[in-house]
Amino acid sequence: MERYDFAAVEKKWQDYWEKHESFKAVTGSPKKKFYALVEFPYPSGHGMHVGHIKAYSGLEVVSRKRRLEGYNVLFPIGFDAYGLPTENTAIKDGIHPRIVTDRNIEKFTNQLKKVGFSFDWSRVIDTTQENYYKWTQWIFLKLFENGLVFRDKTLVNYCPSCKVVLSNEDSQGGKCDVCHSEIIQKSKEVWYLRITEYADKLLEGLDTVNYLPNIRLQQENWIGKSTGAFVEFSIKENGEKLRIYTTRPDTLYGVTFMVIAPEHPIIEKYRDSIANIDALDAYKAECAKKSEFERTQLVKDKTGVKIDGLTAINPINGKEIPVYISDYVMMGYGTGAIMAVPAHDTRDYEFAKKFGIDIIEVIKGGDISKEAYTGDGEMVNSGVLNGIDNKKDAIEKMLEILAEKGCGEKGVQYKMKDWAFNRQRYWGEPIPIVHCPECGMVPVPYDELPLKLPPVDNFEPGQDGESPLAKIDSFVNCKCPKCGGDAKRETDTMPQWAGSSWYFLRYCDPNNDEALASKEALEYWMPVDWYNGGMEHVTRHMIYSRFWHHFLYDIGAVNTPEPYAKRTAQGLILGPDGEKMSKSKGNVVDPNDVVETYGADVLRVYVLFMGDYEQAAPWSESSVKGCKRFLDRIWALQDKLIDGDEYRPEMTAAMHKTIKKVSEDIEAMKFNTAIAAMMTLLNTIDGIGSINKAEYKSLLMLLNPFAPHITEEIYSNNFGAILSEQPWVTYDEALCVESSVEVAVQVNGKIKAKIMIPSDAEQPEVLEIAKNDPNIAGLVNGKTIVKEIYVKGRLVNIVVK
RNA sequence: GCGGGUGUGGCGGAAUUGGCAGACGCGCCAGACUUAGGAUCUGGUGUCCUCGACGUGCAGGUUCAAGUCCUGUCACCCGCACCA
Repeated sequence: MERYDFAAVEKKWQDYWEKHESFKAVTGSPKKKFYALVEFPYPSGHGMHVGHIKAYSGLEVVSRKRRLEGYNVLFPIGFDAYGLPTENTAIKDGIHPRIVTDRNIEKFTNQLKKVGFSFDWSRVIDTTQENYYKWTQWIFLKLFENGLVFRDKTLVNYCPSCKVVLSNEDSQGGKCDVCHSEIIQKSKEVWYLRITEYADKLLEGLDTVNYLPNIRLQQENWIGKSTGAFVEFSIKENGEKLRIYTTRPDTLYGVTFMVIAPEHPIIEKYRDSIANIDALDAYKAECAKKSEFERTQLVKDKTGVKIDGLTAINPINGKEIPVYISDYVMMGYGTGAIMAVPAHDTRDYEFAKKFGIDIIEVIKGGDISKEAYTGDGEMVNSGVLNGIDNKKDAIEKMLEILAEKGCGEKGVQYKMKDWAFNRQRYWGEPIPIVHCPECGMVPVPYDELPLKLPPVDNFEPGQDGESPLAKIDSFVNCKCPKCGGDAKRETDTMPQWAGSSWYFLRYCDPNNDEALASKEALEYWMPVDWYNGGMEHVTRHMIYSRFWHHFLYDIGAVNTPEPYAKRTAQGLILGPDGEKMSKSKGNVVDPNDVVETYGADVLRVYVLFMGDYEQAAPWSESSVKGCKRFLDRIWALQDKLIDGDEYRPEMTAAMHKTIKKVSEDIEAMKFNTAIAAMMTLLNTIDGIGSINKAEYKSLLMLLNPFAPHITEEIYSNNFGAILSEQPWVTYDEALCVESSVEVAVQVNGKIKAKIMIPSDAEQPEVLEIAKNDPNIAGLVNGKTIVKEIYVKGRLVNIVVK
């Protein structure tokens, strides 16, 4: 047999698939549908990363297997092409982002095709195309219409380097998601989507889907629902009500002070009656200088200032208590004010110690002279609550009392905040809103969509965080759609997550001009059966897109509340040095190089064989060669091919076992062990020295989803048919067992011998054989046998005294 | 600090969920074929060693039997982070 010419063969089959549209999904087919989704790439100028290959290879294998099993598979790909890196390249090189994007998409397309992914290329989408973002804008208008869009001037996350406002999700860790600069807080009026309105639905929806447990948990934590109570404290000096949120209303008798955020409006309202207003202003100014990051990260000591002129009254016992400002209370969570219970809250305890405030124990069980006690226990010093010995009952009782007094009620809070939904940049979807001096914010009429991004020469953002679009008079100046008067267009664009929040719907019907997708297509394909992607998207894209989908469900635009029935995540590929791949470390592996040196099949097999799919693993060039060797040996089997349309007796169990193992492992995403099983089978075959037709056909079928080119080539060369048109191989559970098996024989738990027994032998027979073994007889004879254990097909243990 | 995860040969990783630890691959060693090998093939390869002892981060425990279960502890990774 000649050496395997992977370059020629891979090209040949890629052309074949393209010509025959082998992977085209047919909407409405009577076959059972399977919708496999991978996260579409952002087409950066660097081209594909081996991480993309791993991310797509998982469901690629599943999709190919499903097609062989007779499913109608939708496995689409597209490009999430709006975003800052492209715009930054455009600015730097003086090329229009449209051209940069098209160039990058072409590059990605070529690379993806060279790897032989079985995407349905007839459904490719590009979020920056007018016929796509028309519908992104349409969804925005629907959100607007339904009161889920608002503008607000508050402190926002701002990246001074990118000159944009970022959402909470894009500012995780206090760093800009795009350029990793330190985020600062800035007061600015921006657009928000009321995602918090959907917090409960997003939380409850998790019960109806099958996400990996850690994915689910991260979403739950991000949404961060807490239940507690709102309580109103009166201010002695002016009768004002100071509203707080607490999860521990049961500890109300233990309140010895209150803390409000430095920005709390009550200070402004009563600044004239506060004696030490200068000190408060100074403290506030100091806090404003710190970034959110410093304010939370670098906590060494509690700081704060007592407000001289505001005294609160505890509604439960009428006690007068001091009010402080401190930066450990945030304006952005709850009401920006807390009741402090130093005996039972660690932060309040630290603060009280530092400022010499009373600490009153209301729950027994700890030693409050040493530290705050946050556990459960019997209530003390708490009036009518005394004697109640658990938190739940105490909270309930307290809520009753508060309700009677009319100064408190049950409440719910979320960590998740509303979605800051705009960027002061050019390369994004224009927000289809007109500002009219008469009518206020007026949506662009649906029949005027898409609101096109105007051509410009200068994409630089303005100095004070103004969008480049603001400089284009012909875009900005318009007529109000409502009253016809002079008006101005909104000039901010949508954030990069907009387009990806609904792209999986568009794949169902990518060219529809009447709707984001036809009802029939959505009915047929949705929900996505299996979605795989990166962990980094769990608290961004996955939250956003679920929110949009729930909303679209509520307005009847889609047929299920949840978009994704199942979600998994792949682990990173690290550099050969075990570090995260990055250009600055110079440890980046280019998939192109691997394809050119070893072939696409080798790359595909390697990224799945390198380790547990869900775990990070370092790249190893020599292990890549091992995969090359494996495929070359599969090729070389053609020299050992003999006749035979059924598995030979000595191969039967091995074949059935391998088919079972590979079939099951693919479903469980245990691709590494699936490949190992095929390697083991290959070793068995090489040991025998020959393979018959039936065996070869099955082995090629098992390997086909992983290495489609080489398997197709061997199959068509030897069997004159197209492998991917054959049905997936099946196995018979009963034939998976060998006729005889080796079991270990232990005496007192130590292995002393190994014996061959018929695999269906029962315990007495096996023990008989074991005791007659020369190595065992000597150890057992003349001793008292205390216990005899036989684990079927595994081992025998004889306990003697 | 809270939440989650991981810890197994020289390396990546397996282990039917309590049943022969180290599958499979890499690397390494030896041999074969070669002018040559960073190609291919064959054999070997956890550690210490003479027999048989020790081995899954560490220390205990349960069990006929523990990588797997329990208690404690250490290290590293990821996520959130003064969330009231």
